[in-house]
This record gives sequence, structure tokens and C-alpha cells, in this order.
Amino acid sequence: MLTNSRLVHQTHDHGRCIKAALTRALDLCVERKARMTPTREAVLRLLWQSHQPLGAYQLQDQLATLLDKKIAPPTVYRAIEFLLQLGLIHRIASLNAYIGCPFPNSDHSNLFMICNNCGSAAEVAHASINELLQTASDKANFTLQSQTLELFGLCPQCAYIENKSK
Amino acid sequence: MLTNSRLVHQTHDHGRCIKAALTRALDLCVERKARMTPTREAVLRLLWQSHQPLGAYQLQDQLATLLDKKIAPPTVYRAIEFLLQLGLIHRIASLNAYIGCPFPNSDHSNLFMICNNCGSAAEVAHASINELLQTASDKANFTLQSQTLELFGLCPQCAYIENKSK
DNA sequence: AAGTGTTACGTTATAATATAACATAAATAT
DNA sequence: ATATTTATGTTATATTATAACGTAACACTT
Ligand SMILES: [Zn+2]
Ligand SMILES: [Zn+2]
Ligand SMILES: [Zn+2]
Ligand SMILES: [Zn+2]
Repeated sequence: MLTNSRLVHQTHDHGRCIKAALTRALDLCVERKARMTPTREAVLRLLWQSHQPLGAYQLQDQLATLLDKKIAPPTVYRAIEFLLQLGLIHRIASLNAYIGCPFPNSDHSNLFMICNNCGSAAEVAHASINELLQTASDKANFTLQSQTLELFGLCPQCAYIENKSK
Repeated sequence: MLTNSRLVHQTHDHGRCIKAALTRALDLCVERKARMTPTREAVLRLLWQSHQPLGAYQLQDQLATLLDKKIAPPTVYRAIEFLLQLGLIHRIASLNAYIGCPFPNSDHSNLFMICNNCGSAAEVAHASINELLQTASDKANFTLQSQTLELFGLCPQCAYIENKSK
């Protein structure tokens, strides 16, 4: 079970998260002969600014500040599309939002644990869940191609606080 | 494993599906002292007209025909909201679309198998998947409250046709 | 039956998310 | 240098969803 769940839900040296993500991204770009442009890098940075998914228009706002110029929606969506293609980020369908992928190299069917209270989202690659989904698909004669798996609830921190206040 | 997958992906007496859904809905309304109005019933009918999820604006179009009058978005969304509350329909987040629930009584965390080719969606309540998701959440100290689980691929029929044509 | 509160619907406007279409600029290849 | 590809700028618009406020229908009390 590959996950960034500990990290996401605890205070940590977050500068490292960002730096590591950028390094991975640059490596992947070299490998795939893709170009990491300023806009694309800025979007990736913003998506790693926190462990909370951001919407396209939140990104747009923050890009204006970061790049010090107005960016129109198509540009934002193009950068998002590019990063999605490379597997550097994911889309959280139930939130219409995007988040950096902590392990873009490993070919994974991912799962997210999203906190209803603080909005943080941890990614989990859980082999046995994926196997079970595959088995269930097989049994139904369904040819599984992709999946959206988003769990909502309370992260450890928020659950702790909630319990305390009772 | 509770599922309507066989039914969804095969030709069947679909009138029965619709009739059964309406009966269940009316029963539930009596039980909950909720009102099944013409608009609400029409939306439910439309969502059972096929086993494919429909978007709110598709519903709007079809409502115009079915009720023989123009219906504005808020009315459509109100009916959707009502049916969602009663658990009579589900929202498919990755499609922004809605579909009738085949077993609204059983308290279930559901899963959908959605065909990328024909758009049909089967619902599956799979206890061991849910248990595993619960276990994974527990391990991560995550308090699971709800889930979105949508599998995309090819339904048996479409997979069969695809194989044949190769 | 009349009055009262509640629930649902009508209507208009608008918010939020996403893409189409076409022009320009920058990078890469020949 | 020129041609080709790739990325971005720009304008307009499509798609999904909700806010706000008024009216009508229903249901309960008296
Ligand atoms: Zn971090
Ligand atoms: Zn939290
Ligand atoms: Zn049917
Ligand atoms: Zn199909």
C-alpha cells in the first residue's frame, strides 16, 4: 500500500514536498521529451502549495499573482491537461478540482481520502483494493479500463479535534 | 454482491424496470411522508427510461416533451435533489449525470460499472469491497463517511462486439 | 369552509466549470 | 534562414448548477 497519507495529515516540511514534486516533474519531462513551461510549472507548484485539491478558477486567481499577469481559462486548462497527461496531477471528479500526484512514476490506480473538514486529500495506491475491483469486474464480465475512487470523511487530525470537543 | 449488472447489460423487459422503480418510489414516499409530484415522477421515469445516466439538461429537454411545457433548470435540480435525498437516484460524479437506483431500500455504499462505449451503468453493492475500503480507512486513521466509486470500461455486450470485430 | 403555515413550483438572473475557434508567438527541426 | 511543430493569447460560448424572490398548491387547524 503506497500512500502519502501520513504526510498529508500531519505538519511536515512541506517545502520538501514541493521540491520533490518539481524534480520528479522535470525528470519526467526529459524522459518524455515534453516541455515544462513557466505556466505549467506554476500550476504544478500551486497544486503542491498544499495538500488540498484546487479548482481551475482558484488556480487562475493564484496564477495571476504568481506570474504577475492575467491568465485566461483556456491557458489554465491547457496546463492542467498537460499535467494530467503526464500523470503529474489528478482530477478529483466529485470536487471538480485538481491535486498533485505524489508518485507519478508508479503505474497506479489511485484512491483518495478526502477530509470533509479541512479539505486535505491523501492518495493511496492499494493493490488489494484494485485486485478486488478487477475481480468484481471480471465476475460481471466487465472490462475494467479506469476508475474513480474517492473516499470522503475526516482526516486523523480533524477526527481527533472533533472527538475532543465532544 | 447485490447488482443489476445482468439486467442492465442485456435486452430485457424494461417496462418492468420502470414500473418497479415507480412502485418502490411511491412506497418510499408514503413511508417518509414525502410527496411524489408530477415533475418528480417524470424525472424518475426519465432516469429509468434507460440504464444510462442522464444529465440535468438532458432531463430538462425530455421533460419539456413529457410534460408538454417548458421547465427551467431550478425545477429540474429540485426534483433531482428530492430524489437524491430519498435515495431513489444517484449522481455519477465523473459524468455530471444521474441514474435511478435499483435497490433504494438497502442501505448501501454503491459502485458503478459504466460502459465507455454505450454509456450503460450498472450498480453494484459489493460488501467485501466496502469492507476493504473501511479497513484501509481504519489503517490510515481516516473516518470514512461516504464514497464515490465509479468503474469505467466495456460492458459485456460492447466487449463482445469489440472482440468479434478484431 | 376559512384561515394559516408549509411545501413545491415559476421565473429571472447569475455563478461556476469547461471548451471551441482562431490568431500569434515561441521553440525545434531541416 | 525557413519550415514545422508546439505553446500561448484572445474572444466567445457551452455546460452545469444555484441564488433570490414571488406565486401557487397542499395540508393542517379551527
Ligand atoms: Zn507536504
Ligand atoms: Zn481534515
Ligand atoms: Zn431495465
Ligand atoms: Zn456498452
